[in-house]
Amino acid sequence: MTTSRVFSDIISVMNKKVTINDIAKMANVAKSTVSRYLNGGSVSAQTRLKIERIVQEQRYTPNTFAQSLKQQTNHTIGVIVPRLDSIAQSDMLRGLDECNQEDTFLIVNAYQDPKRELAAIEKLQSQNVGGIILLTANLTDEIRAALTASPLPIVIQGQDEPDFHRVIMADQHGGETVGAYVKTLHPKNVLLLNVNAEIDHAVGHDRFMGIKAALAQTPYTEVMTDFKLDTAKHDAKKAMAADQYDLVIGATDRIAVGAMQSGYALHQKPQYIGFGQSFFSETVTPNLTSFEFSFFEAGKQLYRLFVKVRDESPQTIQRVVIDGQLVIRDSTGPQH
Amino acid sequence: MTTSRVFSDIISVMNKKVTINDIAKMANVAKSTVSRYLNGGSVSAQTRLKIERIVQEQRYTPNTFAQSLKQQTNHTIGVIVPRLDSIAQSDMLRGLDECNQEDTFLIVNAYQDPKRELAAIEKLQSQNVGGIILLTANLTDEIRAALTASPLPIVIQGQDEPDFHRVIMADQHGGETVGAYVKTLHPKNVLLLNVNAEIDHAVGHDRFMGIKAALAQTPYTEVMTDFKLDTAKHDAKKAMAADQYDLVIGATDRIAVGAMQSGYALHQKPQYIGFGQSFFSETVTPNLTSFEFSFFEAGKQLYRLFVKVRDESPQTIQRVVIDGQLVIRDSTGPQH
DNA sequence: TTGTAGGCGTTATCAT
DNA sequence: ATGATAACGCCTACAA
Repeated sequence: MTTSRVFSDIISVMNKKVTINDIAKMANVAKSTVSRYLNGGSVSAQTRLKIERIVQEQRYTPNTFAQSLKQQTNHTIGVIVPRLDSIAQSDMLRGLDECNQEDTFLIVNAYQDPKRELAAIEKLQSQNVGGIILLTANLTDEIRAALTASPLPIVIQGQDEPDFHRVIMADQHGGETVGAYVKTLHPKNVLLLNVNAEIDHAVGHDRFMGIKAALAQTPYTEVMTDFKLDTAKHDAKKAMAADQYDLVIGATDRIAVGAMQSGYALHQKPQYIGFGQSFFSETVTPNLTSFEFSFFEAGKQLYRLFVKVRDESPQTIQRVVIDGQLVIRDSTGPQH
Repeated sequence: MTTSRVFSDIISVMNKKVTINDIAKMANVAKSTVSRYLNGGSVSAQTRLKIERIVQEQRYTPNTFAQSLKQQTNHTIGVIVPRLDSIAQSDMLRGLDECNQEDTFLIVNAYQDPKRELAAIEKLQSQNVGGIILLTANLTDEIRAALTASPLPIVIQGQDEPDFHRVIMADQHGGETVGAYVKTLHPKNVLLLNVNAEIDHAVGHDRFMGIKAALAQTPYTEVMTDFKLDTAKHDAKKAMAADQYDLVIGATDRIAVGAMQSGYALHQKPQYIGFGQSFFSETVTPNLTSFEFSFFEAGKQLYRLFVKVRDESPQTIQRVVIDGQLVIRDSTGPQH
């Protein structure tokens, strides 16, 4: 009777997932012993071997739900990204992956929509993630409040928000570097294609500070556009039709490429400079000069910072800055 | 004593997560009553109101781990993608999102590496996801075996694998359409930049069948390259330096763009055709003629198919084909 | 309609 | 070193 009961248990296991209890029965030990074995507790060499064999045979893996339930925390990190169709973002995710030891990422696309971003934060919390990494171009007050209210470890990227642990790109330094380079080009009339600082302060404001300072002695026009290729193309065309420019600086590579398209259509050949790190720069003709940030590195730092925040709960706000470098290509080359 | 115990419980809750038990105490009912309320069981209007108020006040959300543990299944779907820096993939993910009612996606990047793909499958299983959606360019025998062995609902996309529920793109039809169009261009000498069918059968084989058939009367050269821009550029340059072509067909937009770069460098101006749906086509100059698949639609169908497989366990293998359309742009335009 | 009790798989405490 | 037992939060017979 007892034997057949155990036997049927073992049989019935075949199609379900084998549990710590099954292992215990098969090894004729208590489940707590198995648990200790699994977690590096003290077990005699003899039983260790016995259990080890069975665990391997049965391909046992612990039930993560039970673990999380018990431990009151888990190793799933919610990652909210503003968009997925962007090299910058996917490089950053690759960086997260790269450093990751044991966490799994729950990636949520916010589609550049603050409402969705907020919804994502709430949904992630209701799903009991162990923490949140938020990549963002813009923090609304609602989102700030939600982040502040959350008991979870949270790290953000993209904006230099003083209240949150964060990793940011050296936008200001990038602008200064580009500014210095621009001076060596001696442009006569410059078109700046920027985005509103309300939408993305790091880009719209920080990135352009140094550029504008460098253009103190040079005539320039600033036109506000947005991150979309079509919009940039349209806005650039309007501006370039109205006046003649010999240098166009886009807030992002994408915007610069939009301008290139317009320049091509208008048979104009100004020089172009972009920002970011995309294959854009090398797929367009001429290849685009660009200030490139290492988003991959940013991702790595982001993960490290998150782990630090989660495991050490630092009392002071952490801030990590990722630098970049100017890569000069044909679009500011001699033939222009 | 009892009062203060309850009181301290309520206080202590402030920083933790409120549970069904807390709600029950506050409402002076049993936790099973609260559970019934939450799951639409029978509760008197009176207690329903009482509980409702408290649940809302406390912003109670159930602990998903406890739920999953109890229910032995959960609403997390593992999605394995070959890469993230691709419009095709992110459009597909957007399609998944679009249809999604209540599932959450655990997105795993396999970085186009079969080993990682296999590892991802195993890891997802050990994390007890409720199913797997596999976007893939290539199924190894090991992966086939892992999929077959899995008890989970699984749907794949990308390859026309007869043993698995799948959503595929109409690569063959796309090739035929392009073939028919190519005939109208009356090219003298065509360069086909393809990828090895071993790496991606749907692309390397299916996609080019129709094209080659259409070129029966036309001289053409087939060069094998890979999906990377740099490789394509390199291989195209070699081929285009060795012979003169008036039409170049790339297995993907990216490959076609690589060829464009080489053509530009060599001062050649053939016509170009690509495959896929990317902003490539509209960022390069000239804009690229391309056979475009709706990956967004594919994502939607993929989710629907998955849900069907999960909820209805169909006995016959399901197969969904997503069509595309030829979009003619400047790269095959009159000025060439 | 409501409450009691048991169990999902795991870990931790406490005896033995 | 080992095993019995309770607990994590939830759901669900079953009883009242």
